[in-house]
Amino acid sequence: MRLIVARCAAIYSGRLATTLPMAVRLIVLKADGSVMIHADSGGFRPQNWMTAPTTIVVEGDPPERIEVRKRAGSERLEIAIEEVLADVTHEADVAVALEKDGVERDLQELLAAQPGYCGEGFRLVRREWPTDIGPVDLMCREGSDGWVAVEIKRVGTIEAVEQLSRYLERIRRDPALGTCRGVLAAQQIKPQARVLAQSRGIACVEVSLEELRGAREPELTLFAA
Amino acid sequence: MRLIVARCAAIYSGRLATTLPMAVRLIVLKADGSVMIHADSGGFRPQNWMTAPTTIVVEGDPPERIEVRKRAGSERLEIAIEEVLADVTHEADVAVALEKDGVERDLQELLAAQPGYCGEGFRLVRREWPTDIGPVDLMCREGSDGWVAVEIKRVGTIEAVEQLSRYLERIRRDPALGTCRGVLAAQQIKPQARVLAQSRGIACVEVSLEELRGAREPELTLFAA
DNA sequence: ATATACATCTCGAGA
DNA sequence: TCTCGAGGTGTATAT
Repeated sequence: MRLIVARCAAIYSGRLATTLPMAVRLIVLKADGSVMIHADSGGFRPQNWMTAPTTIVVEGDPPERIEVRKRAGSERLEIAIEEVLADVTHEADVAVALEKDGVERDLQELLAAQPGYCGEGFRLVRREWPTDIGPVDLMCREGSDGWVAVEIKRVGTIEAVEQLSRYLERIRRDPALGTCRGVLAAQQIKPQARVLAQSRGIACVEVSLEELRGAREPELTLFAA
Repeated sequence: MRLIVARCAAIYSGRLATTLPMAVRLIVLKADGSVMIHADSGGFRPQNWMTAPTTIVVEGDPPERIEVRKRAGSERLEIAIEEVLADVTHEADVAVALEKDGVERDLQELLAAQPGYCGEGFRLVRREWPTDIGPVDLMCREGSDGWVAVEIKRVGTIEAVEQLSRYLERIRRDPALGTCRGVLAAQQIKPQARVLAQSRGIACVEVSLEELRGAREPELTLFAA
């Protein structure tokens, strides 16, 4: 990992074209070939960057010009350096992975194990039920004959309702599933998503990760009444 | 801008929960309060981060523990440092802005000036035509009476078709616009988007930024025939 | 504060 | 290779 603090300017051309005027910034050259140019603000987003795989040419010592090209494609990032304030290289670890807990996948596993939280009497038929435009998160049955497709999100937005609607359209083309219902299950459901869902006949269920983990039985919530 | 290269571990809790095992990484503390933890690969995206506004507490010298909290909300990032390999602070510029050319906005301006590229005989009525769920990029008329809503994208995806469909649903509620057509104009249109568009009666037009800039008249393309 | 859409979105899984 | 969906998406804009 090479860290260069320098007065620099940059030009990117590829998916679009950008110019970055001369100023003091941090240039990071990572071991895998990725390059970032960071200002002293603006959160985690670099002002310019290129992800691996790249070909990097550094001209001058101290560096005066850095040219970065994408291996495949025609993207190009050219950095002109006027003054180098620091230039250090450190060995850092390449990939000690981040572990995540509470992503959509976790929610899906918990709801697959306890489908009753999606709706009373729901029984899981399968996770990742295939359709010709992609898999529905859960396919359940309710009562004696009813089918229910469940779309699971961390945050339920209007887009989630659109996505489930697309799936339902495909699912219902099968006469056996013609009356399949839809349920959107999420930790949080946006008001407008709720409105759109209602207008499409899609039910909304807010689920709690803590409750799914802590409780075995939805009936526990009865004590809160 | 403070750059710390250190053997560190991190815990994030907020929208979800993550744990980052001990390893050598780059920690960046920006002037605006944003914090990033970068490994030596995986360009662009930090393994952990927090965007401004934050409250940062650095304990120890050399630093042994950094706690970052989001000002509003309950997000928390805790960094435990085992060994500091470097710790430097540099003054860098906060905001010398990046200039972009070729974003959707540019495409919209070019097509507004030359609506004929969206469809033969199109005449612009207005850009950012308002609906109750947001503005349509272009509203045009064709022929003697026809209305056409144009959605512009750099890359036309299935989501763009959904977006235009939502707009059309609202627009057509006005009896005067009941027969309004839809056109998706993009530099590149994905095959699945094309299929969905066709099934919804939405026309697709691929446009070239270079052509829009170079030519004044769509008729120039006739010479290519 | 919420909703809406853009982004060089990035990144990963699956076909 | 392409496509699609998730993301701690972030960011700007309008309501």
